[in-house]
Amino acid sequence: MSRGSPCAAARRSGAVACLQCEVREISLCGELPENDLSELQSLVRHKEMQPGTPIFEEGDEARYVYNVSSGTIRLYKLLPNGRRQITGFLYPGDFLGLAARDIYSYGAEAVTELRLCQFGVRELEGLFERFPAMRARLFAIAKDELAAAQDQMLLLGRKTPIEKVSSFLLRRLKDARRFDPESDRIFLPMSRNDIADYLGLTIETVSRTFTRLKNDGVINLPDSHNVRIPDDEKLSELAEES
Amino acid sequence: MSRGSPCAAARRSGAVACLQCEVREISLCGELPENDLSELQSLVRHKEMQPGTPIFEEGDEARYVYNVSSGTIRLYKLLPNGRRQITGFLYPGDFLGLAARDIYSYGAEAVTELRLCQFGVRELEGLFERFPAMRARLFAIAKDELAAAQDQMLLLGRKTPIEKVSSFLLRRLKDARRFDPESDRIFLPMSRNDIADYLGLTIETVSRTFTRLKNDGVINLPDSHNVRIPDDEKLSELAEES
DNA sequence: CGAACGTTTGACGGGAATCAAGATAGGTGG
DNA sequence: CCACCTATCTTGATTCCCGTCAAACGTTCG
Repeated sequence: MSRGSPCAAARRSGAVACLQCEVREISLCGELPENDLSELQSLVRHKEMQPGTPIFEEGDEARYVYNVSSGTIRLYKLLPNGRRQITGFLYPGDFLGLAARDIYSYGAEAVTELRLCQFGVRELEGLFERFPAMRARLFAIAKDELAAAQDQMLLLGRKTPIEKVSSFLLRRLKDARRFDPESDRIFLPMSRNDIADYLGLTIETVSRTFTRLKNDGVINLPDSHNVRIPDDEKLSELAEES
Repeated sequence: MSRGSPCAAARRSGAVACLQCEVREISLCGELPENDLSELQSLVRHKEMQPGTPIFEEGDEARYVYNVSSGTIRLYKLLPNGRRQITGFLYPGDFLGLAARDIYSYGAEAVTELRLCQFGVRELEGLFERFPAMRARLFAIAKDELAAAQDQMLLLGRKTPIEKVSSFLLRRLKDARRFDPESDRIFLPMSRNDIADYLGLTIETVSRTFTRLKNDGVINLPDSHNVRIPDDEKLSELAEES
């Protein structure tokens, strides 16, 4: 491995300086004062990867945490016979790497082309000592994830296929509207298989449910990864959201 | 309300001093040095309640956190039409009350007679400032809960009824063995209905599955709340645990 | 053009939910 | 102490939805 200047290394990997980072404000890094961003910069390592690439696997020692710069990640758990449950999808700005007892309890893979910021947990701990607000933010992230996990348990245990798919689309729509409040379109970077493993269904049931929503006029499907939602009220009813 | 001395108040409510607390070591309070237990003592408020009593409801402002002294709690979420998903059971020593955005995202009820220690979140925050180890411990608890939630998602989305019930019994057996490593008996304080809502099944399917496990010799059922497990190997296979 | 992959659609069957009826246990009052 | 009532659990019968198996369709890429 050649060792150039950090700056050159960053340029080589297509890295963006933290100050210019598009997702900084919505990520953990947004908690750090701009003046101290250089501290982050010296800790971060930029990663780029292709669809399907594993980031880490269940059981791995949890040495790093990550922030998603661009692209989509799936988190998953496996049963011995190969059945898979996707426990979550991550999008730009999302944090990755919380682990109990320093062992990842889930695997993580790139769904799309992906850009990540990698931090060593030890080094980050040093930063937390000096900037307690970052630790507080991470704790808040953990609590948000826990609430999301509980929502997903409700979905998996007690919702029908229609309700599951509607809930999934509605969540994606709400995410899209954080950036564009007028948006009625969502892009689904993941396959039907991924959606099925996320919702506790089979790929066929997912496909049929999309078709049914389309035929009922609740959604448009320009193609299998793009959805237009003309009437989010109707979708909300179908999702059984309170 | 008459205001006696704190000591008298504690005696009236059957409270135990923190120093004598049986579950202190395995709970968040175990992180505080014995010498400083008086700090806790001045913050804590003891609660006792009967089966079925609500502790708080989804949507309530999260002003308090709790530790379970004795008894069992169910955490749950509801759908508008009344369907219920139990997201977890809590036992002595367990912590209760993590909340995103200071709103409980789930309800909590007593399953059995219950004794709780209640802490105001504001006051506890003050304690955390002086004893950072407690905050770290709470973060560790949050990460454990998140890992448990992911396990439960795998169970709800991808396991069969036999696997679900076996996994549930196996977990309870492992819990029992933390206190008595030789134990082959578990006590289930909750109803079949609670188990069904925890595992994403109907009460009838839970009952049939218990019966089937009994007929197959995997468990004994002295009565519906007591289970003996002669062969935990077999149960482990059925649970599809790795 | 054809191979490979992902998605959709169709036919079918199994298994859990639903509907319904008993069995068991716990509690109350006569 | 027992009859009665209620709640919980178990068991049985039936239904129907989703999973399974299979094939067709469409898109991408070599």
